[in-house]
Amino acid sequence: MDAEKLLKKQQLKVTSQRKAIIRVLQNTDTVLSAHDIFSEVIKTLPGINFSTVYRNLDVLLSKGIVCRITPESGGVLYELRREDGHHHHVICKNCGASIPLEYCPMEDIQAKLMEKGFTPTEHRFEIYGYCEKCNKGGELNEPF
Amino acid sequence: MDAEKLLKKQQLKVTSQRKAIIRVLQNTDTVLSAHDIFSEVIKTLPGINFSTVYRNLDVLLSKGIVCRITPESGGVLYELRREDGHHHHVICKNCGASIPLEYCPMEDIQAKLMEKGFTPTEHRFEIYGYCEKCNKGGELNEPF
DNA sequence: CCTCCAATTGCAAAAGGTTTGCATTTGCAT
DNA sequence: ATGCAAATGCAAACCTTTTGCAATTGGAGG
Repeated sequence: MDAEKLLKKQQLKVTSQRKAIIRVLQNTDTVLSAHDIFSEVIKTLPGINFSTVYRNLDVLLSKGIVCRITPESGGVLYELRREDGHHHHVICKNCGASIPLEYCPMEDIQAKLMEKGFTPTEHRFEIYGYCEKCNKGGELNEPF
Repeated sequence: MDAEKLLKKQQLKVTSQRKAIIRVLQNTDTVLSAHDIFSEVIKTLPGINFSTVYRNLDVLLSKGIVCRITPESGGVLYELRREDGHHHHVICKNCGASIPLEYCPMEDIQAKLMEKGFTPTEHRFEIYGYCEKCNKGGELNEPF
C-alpha cells in the first residue's frame, strides 16, 4: 500500500513529511533509528525537522503503522509493520535486516502463567544474530 | 551470597559503593532503574555519585552479577541475577516484580532459523503484565 | 603493619537522544 | 474559497548516560 493510503486508512492527515518518512521505511528491509530515518528523509525533503520525525514516529507507532524495537545494545529502532497481526522479529546485527517470524512462544506458556496468577498483557521476543548474507560475506558494515 | 563474596568471586575490588549497590538489588524482587538504585544507595551511603552507580552497573553487568532489562516503554532496568544459567523474565507492570522463567523459546525454533541460514547469537524474551498481587489489589503503585 | 600502584571514586562538564512551547503553516472539511 | 484544528519548524529544555581528570582507596607484596 502506498504511503498516502496508509495514512488515510488511519485517518491521519497526509503531509509530505509523513509520506517521506513512510517511504523511507518502505524502501528498506532493515530496522532504522530515528536518526537514520531523519538522514534519509532530509534527502528528499530538505528542511524537515528532527522533532517532526520524532513526533510522527510516535503517531505512526500508535496507529500500528510502524513497529519499535529496542535492542539489548541500547537505542530504539523502527520498521514498517508489514504483516498483519502479531509477529516477532529476527534481526541481523550486521546489516540490520529484519526478518518476520511467524512463531510466537506465548502460546506455549500462556496457560502456565495464568496458573501462577500472572496476567500477561504484552511480551517481546526478538532474535539477534547474523543473516545468511552476513554470515558468509565476512566484512561488517554498520554493525549495531 | 553476600555482596562481598559476590564481588570477590568475580575478582572485583570490594568497595563500599559496590556493596551498597548490590545490597539494594538484593533487598528487592523488582527491577530498578539506575535512578531508583541511586536513590536507594544514597540513603546508606550519602555522597555516592551518580556516575559511580552507572559505572558499577556496567561492571556488574559485564561480570554477570546483574541483568539489564529494557521494556518496550523505554528506559533501562536492572536486577540481580539470581539464577545460574540462561533464563527469561516475567515482569509486573504495576509493582515491577520480576519472576524468573525456566522456559526458553529458542529451543523450539533454533533448527528452523539455521535452515534459513540465520545464525542466532542473542535473543530476548520478556513478558509484561500484572502479577497475582497486582491483579487483585487494584490500586496502582509506581507503574512503568 | 606499612608502602605503593592500579583501580575506583567524586566532581563537573559534555554528550546524546528525545521532548516541549510557541508562532507559523498547512491539510482538508465545509 | 474559507476557517480551524492539526502539523510543522525552531529553539530551548530535559533527562539519562558518559567522560576527563584529580583525589582517594583497596589490597598485593614486602
